[in-house]
Amino acid sequence: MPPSSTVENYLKAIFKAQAAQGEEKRLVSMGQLAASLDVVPGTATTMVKALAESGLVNYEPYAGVRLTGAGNRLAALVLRRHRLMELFLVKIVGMSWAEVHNEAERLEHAASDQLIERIDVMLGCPSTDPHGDPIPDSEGTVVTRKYETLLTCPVDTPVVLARVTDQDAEFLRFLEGNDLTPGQPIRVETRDAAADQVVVRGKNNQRITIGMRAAAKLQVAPTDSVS
Amino acid sequence: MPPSSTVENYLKAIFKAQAAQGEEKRLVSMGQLAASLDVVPGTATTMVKALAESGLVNYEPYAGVRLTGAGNRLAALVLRRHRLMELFLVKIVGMSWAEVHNEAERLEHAASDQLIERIDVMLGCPSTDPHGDPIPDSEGTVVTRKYETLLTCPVDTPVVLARVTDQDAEFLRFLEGNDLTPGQPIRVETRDAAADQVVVRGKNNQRITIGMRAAAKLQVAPTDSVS
DNA sequence: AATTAAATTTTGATGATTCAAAATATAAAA
DNA sequence: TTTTATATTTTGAATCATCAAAATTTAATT
Repeated sequence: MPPSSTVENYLKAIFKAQAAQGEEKRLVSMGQLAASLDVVPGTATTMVKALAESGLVNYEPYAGVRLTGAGNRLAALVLRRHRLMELFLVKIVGMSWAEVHNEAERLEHAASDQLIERIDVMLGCPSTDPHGDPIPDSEGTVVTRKYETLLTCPVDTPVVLARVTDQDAEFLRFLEGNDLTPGQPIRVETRDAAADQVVVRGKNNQRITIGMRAAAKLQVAPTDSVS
Repeated sequence: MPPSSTVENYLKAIFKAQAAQGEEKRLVSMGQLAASLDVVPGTATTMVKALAESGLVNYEPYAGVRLTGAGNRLAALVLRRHRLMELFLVKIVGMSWAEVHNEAERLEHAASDQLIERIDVMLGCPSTDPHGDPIPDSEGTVVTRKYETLLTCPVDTPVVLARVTDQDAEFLRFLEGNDLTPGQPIRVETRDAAADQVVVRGKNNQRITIGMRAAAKLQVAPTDSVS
């Protein structure tokens, strides 16, 4: 039988946590996993042991979990469904950038593979979703590009906003209101760690000031790297 | 908290059974309900008692169930989601008439009300789905018109195919292949109970012969009743 | 009315997912 | 290296939806 939504969500969470902490070797802790899924730690332990039984993860008690090949593939396919669905909701259904995450969070478990492939074709087999997150292919392969953030990129150099790593609706609405959406050419004007300020020049050379925590969530690419 | 998919499915099944057996007074039996949901009778009994606790149905032991006002409303809203989703999948996503039922069967539980309302507007607030089933409004009100079937309608009189009361993919593919889809003008040429045959003249005056069981699933309206 | 047949309800159990709180292990600090 | 703090695992229990099979009720037949 197909994996339950719960299993899909665990795999997705582990996948994202692994991707976030970069280092492929490091394990995802139970605390982290439990927090991201909003369950108590004991629950995560129980589920992870079951996932290990199914061969989807490697579990090292007191250390953490890591996806196996099979688990990785499955997780990527869930992300594929999620991200294609998000783009579909924005492009075809006309929903706002800010709303689609939660909607896709549920639809990703209900949509059939046929529907997803149809949507993929309808959208022209896109490589990223509305937030700039890469869309895995139907084999479960993801090409994740490494970007600088507004915190690390060179100052006073034109770049292109490539990815936003926070799906909070309010945050996204704020960004949208300031035309800080993937694809937009921008540049960092100044950066002041003491004042917790990053000043960005956006569309129409407009000046937008954001905090460093927010700045770290905005990933950018060199201007020429985006065709 | 919102009703679970299971609860939604029970309500939907009761609603459909009530609608099918016309007589508003009659109750839906446990056997019938269990069969339509593909569970053993005992399971249906258990669930129905829970639904009664929630005030969604009236349950009379050994007799059957009937939806309460609240249950009826909820069931209609589930059908609304289902039918709008089906039409959306056909019209916007380009899926085949025959495939959409199963897809909608899952998506109906995952789609938010906002998404459904958006789809409704996008489709121009349609009153029927691809199979001719009426779409309840957002208040949970359904206007169900009574139609003749190919078994009961006058012979040699032009009518319009209005509704198909069977969602089986194979059956629908057969109908589609013969242009027997809602909206098509047709007429019954002959009817032979002994031979289990109903001969229909369809598109381009083409002659199609179907059995009486199938004929009973095709509902028709007088030619002038469809604007 | 007595018996048989058919449907319904009960009972006892199971799997999946979860929590609270107690027990234990690991890591950090003194 | 003890002690302390933090994270993880266990244990016991709850909920939801389900099944199998036994017990019961209603309906149908003789």
